Amino acid sequence: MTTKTTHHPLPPHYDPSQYPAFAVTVDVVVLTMSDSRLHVLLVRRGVPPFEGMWAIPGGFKRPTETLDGAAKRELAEETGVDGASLLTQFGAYGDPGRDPRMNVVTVAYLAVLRDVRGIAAGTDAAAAALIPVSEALNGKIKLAFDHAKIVRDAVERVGVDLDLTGIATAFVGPTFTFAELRAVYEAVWGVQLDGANFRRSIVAEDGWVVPTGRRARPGSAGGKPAELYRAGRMWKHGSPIRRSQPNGRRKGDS
Amino acid sequence: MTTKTTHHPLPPHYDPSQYPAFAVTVDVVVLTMSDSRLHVLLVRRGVPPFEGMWAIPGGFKRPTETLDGAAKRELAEETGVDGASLLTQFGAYGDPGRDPRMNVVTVAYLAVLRDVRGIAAGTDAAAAALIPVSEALNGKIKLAFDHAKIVRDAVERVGVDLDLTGIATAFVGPTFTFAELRAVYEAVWGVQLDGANFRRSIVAEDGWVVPTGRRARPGSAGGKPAELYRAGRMWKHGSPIRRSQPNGRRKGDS
DNA sequence: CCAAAAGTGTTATGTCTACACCCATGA
DNA sequence: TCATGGGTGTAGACATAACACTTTTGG
Repeated sequence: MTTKTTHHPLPPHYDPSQYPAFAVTVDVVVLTMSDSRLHVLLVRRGVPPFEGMWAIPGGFKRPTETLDGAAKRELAEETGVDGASLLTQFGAYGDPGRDPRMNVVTVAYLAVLRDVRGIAAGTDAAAAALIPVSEALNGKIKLAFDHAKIVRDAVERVGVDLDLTGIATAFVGPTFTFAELRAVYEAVWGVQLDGANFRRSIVAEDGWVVPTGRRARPGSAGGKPAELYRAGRMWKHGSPIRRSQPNGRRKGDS
Repeated sequence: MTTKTTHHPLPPHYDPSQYPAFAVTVDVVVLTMSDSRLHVLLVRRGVPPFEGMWAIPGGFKRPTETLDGAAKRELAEETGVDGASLLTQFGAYGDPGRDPRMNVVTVAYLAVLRDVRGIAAGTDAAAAALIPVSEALNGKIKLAFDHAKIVRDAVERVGVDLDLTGIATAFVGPTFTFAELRAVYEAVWGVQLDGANFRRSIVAEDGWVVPTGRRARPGSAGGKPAELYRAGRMWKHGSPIRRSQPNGRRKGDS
């Protein structure tokens, strides 16, 4: 290192124009459950660079708004959903060359929605689609910029938050069965969970889910109708669910 | 919402200059244990705005470097320490007006070092100091910009990471006693931990600490000499320490 | 010898896992 | 009535919290 740093306390004769200018964007990874699989909302690019490839929705931060505000605005504009309470900032990305045209630093947000099919179609049907996360991450569907990494990080974050926060209920709509809730954990963690123990671990979390008294209609295959619950007050940090999985067994193992 | 969003796929006739320009900085919250208390490295500002107030070290990101690289460079320049593996990005801050002079978005990093007194003095003795985190957060020492919030978020993040990662060993130097390690948890979490149970919970984490065979010299008050350990391979996600605290008792309670 | 700090043993209590078994439904 | 999924019971394995007790030092 040769140059002495300029501390944040800036030098007296400061001129903004002599410091490097960046564009700042917010990108929102919208995750949802569809068909018992985790999906991400993507838009198809119509212009270079990365023309024809899929990308996560996002846009420029305005100087007059906060980062959270920009993410909330973008989410509302893209999906019509006011999901402010579900927006979580999880990373910033600024590698040189990540946008070939200019210096862009993007701040990435995670939004969890319950099945969003209709909403996505509403904005720009041809350009927006729900893609299974597995296809976006295994390279089957190529993402523009560094968006594959951003999606990967978002999914990892959800996995942690399932354990630490009440984010799971954001996937499942106003009322839900334990089977639906369990499907979220199983899809994100890639494990099978024992239904009996899962139920108990959730019920034990005081005030997290509240029984409605109603029951869901069984599927065409029959079965006992499941009790319907709604989300209680979400917990904050410090009251984690304890994960309960059969010993190291993963979904798909024999 | 009236304006239709500009998707990240930019419009065809794109001109960078028509999008808002920001300065991008990285700020590094350097935490360390000193005198059994958690301390943060701060620098005193010599120029307006916030002249005379304390701030966390940081500087401008260069267009040719990554965010992680910028943080690593700043840390090296400020403290002389190459602590790349200990740098964790934990948040981005971009509220309008957070810097009164211009639009600045900062990406905040956490660095954990073992006692850094000499190092901090080495760079710019008069301007750098280790301040107890409690004083920086209770308003006794006022921080410039939104740095109080940034420090608060950093400390919260450390608390989570203590549980989830091997970050604790970063506080304590190449060899350490269980008492030293326990002091880290107690300081960050603000609790008292039972020494016997703490020892067992750490030893149970396979391969985390490795006995050196040597023993530390007792303090002037005597006592059995403590065994010295060194850090094993740090664990990754998924092998958390279970917290072990006496029932809800907090440090300072009678 | 006494106080202090480290480290080990022990026990009651709590939690987790696996799985048996009962319940309510569609076909 | 059978197959299917929902929900409860329970026993053994395991983890945790509290604290008594032993070890090894300084003074």
